[in-house]
Amino acid sequence: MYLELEKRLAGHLRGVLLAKYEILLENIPMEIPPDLRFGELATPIAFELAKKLRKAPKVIAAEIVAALGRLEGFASFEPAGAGYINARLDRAAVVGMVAEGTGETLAESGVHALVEHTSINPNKAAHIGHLRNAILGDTFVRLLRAAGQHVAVQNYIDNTGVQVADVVVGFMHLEGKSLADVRLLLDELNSKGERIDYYCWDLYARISQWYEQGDAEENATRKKLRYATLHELEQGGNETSAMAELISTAVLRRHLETMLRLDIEYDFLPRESEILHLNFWSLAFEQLKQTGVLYFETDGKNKGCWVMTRPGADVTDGETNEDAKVIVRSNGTVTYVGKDIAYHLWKFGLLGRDFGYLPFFGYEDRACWISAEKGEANHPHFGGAQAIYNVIDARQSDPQANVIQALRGMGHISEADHYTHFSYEMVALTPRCAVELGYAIAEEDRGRAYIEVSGRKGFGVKADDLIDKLIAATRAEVDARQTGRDDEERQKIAKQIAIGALRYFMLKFTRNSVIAFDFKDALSFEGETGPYIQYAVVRARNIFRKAATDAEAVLAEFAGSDASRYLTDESDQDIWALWLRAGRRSLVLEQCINTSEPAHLAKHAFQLAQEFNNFYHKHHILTEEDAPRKLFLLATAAVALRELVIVLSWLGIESPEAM
RNA sequence: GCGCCCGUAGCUCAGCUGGAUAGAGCGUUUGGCUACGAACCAAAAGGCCGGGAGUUCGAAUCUCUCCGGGCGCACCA
Repeated sequence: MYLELEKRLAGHLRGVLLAKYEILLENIPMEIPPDLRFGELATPIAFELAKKLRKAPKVIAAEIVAALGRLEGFASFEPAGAGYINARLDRAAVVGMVAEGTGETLAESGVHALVEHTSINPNKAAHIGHLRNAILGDTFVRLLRAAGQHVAVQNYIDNTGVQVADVVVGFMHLEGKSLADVRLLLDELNSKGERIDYYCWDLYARISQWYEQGDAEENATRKKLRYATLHELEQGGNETSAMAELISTAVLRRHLETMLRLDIEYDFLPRESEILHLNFWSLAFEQLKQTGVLYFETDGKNKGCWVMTRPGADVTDGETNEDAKVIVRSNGTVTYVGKDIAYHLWKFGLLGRDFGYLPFFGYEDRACWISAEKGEANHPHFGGAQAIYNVIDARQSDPQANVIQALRGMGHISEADHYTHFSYEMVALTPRCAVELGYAIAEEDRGRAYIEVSGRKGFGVKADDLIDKLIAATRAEVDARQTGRDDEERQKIAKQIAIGALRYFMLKFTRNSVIAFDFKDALSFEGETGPYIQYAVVRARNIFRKAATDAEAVLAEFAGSDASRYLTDESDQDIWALWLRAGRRSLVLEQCINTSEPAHLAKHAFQLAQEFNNFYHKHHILTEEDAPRKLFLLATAAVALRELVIVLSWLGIESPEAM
């Protein structure tokens, strides 16, 4: 409703301004006033015009108001304050629009977007930082789809990196295991219901320490071993790479299982091993050379390398650019950014080569595919996106900027413009939380607001541990309340609430605020939390259950009735506010997409729930004796319920039947 | 040294393209379960929006500067 009326008023204003002042404005600023006393929609446009027209904003506002006439959906316009133009909406019309959901469904946009998120190195268990990444990414996918875009979801797997080599070194040299031994270990863990990613978490921490434990000579040997292993791994076709493949695939499966607990699914898992073995780089290298983005350095510290100019760098002609980014080392090998450029050319369909594809992981109604050197003949199509979103933490903004710079330099301007580094800040632990987990923390860290997690040190909160803990906590609550339900039902409810709490927790912070993680906050189910919103849904559902009807039936019966008489009293303004809030869904969605910020939607859901709870408390529906008013109150609950359920689903949060 | 991010109530955070009296949650104090479920609602206290300057009719928001905190700036991956 809001989005629709906002556009309608902006269009109308544009016409009026053109006719009256011969001014054509592309953008008419619109805002929702801070208080209903100022109406429901306002524009400060007169302030902007004041200079141009050399008149007081107040005068302009009055003139515009006089020229506005009547507009469908609006009751009146008035100049206010120092020059605002306030609009009062036609309450009956608004109620009708919100009840029907007019203007809330966005049309198919035809845009093919690609969102990449999660991308956990397959050498250890997922931790809370990865949860933030995946939840942000998955929620954004839901938002893009709600906005009518076609979205493919990718989870990039760096299976040939040094992190994987490290656990391989751990298995081979710390534990003396062969490929067959590792296979046995996997079976054994599997039969005991234990997690390989947890096993690797510890092993990775041990091996990282091991590299630094010995004397200088020993450590040098160990580092050599590390890079020899990495080299074998990149080469492929040997026992080392087979072990890496075995481990990384097993850990990857665990990550997919962990994310599935949060309702997060992927379409395609491109792996670094295929980018390597299918020689994506050689094609990219040719293009980079041809377009002059890369040049061969003949002097200075980067002598013998192929380098590119960094974004924003100030290059003086003829001088050696010491600050250039090395893409191909003097020994001929390509850096990470180089491979990433090749990969991103593929994402936009500009590389001229494709992955092979194999089905890898089964979801309820479809499969998740993985890259392969030789894939199946029949496979879905990936890559070739018009817009891409890379959900990667803020620490990686430099390399991301390099890739964008390369695309731009190659002349792929539109692609560079539609490349979004969906950046977010890390999840760190509060010192108190670290102590609670039994970690010894350094004296200097004690006074800090937060301490960064580190996989290398094995320092952090594992995703599955947190989820388990949340479910245990919600289960205890459900057990206390739902005595009439059986075990299976209770567990289902407990899970829904736990996941709701977790997803909301990760989404309520805006992207560039560091989350200082604390169990006390994360395990809270009161106040601004997922369960608070879910509880509002349950309350609304109970009304319809008790009334032996449902929201759709109520809205069908309500359709066409004039509700404006229930919205005029001072005491009914909170109901009016609730209807208005219920009509903001698409407006908030648009805002979230424009700013790549799902937190706005989380806030919207909470405010809606808050206003509903207030309404619920103040107006007792089922005992209402005036039948038309009762129907109106039921319709109010119905739109609130409908909106809450939809918005929660966009946040990836289920709406329980009871809790 | 260069770049990016952050600094708003005791704590954790919102505050959309600059707009009307700066808002939530938690915590504290107080009141409300014989009415649709109290994982709830209501009320109170709590703020020089880090400091300063500037732009503007108007600044928490934009610019500059200083202070405090974080993260990046490899031929590592």
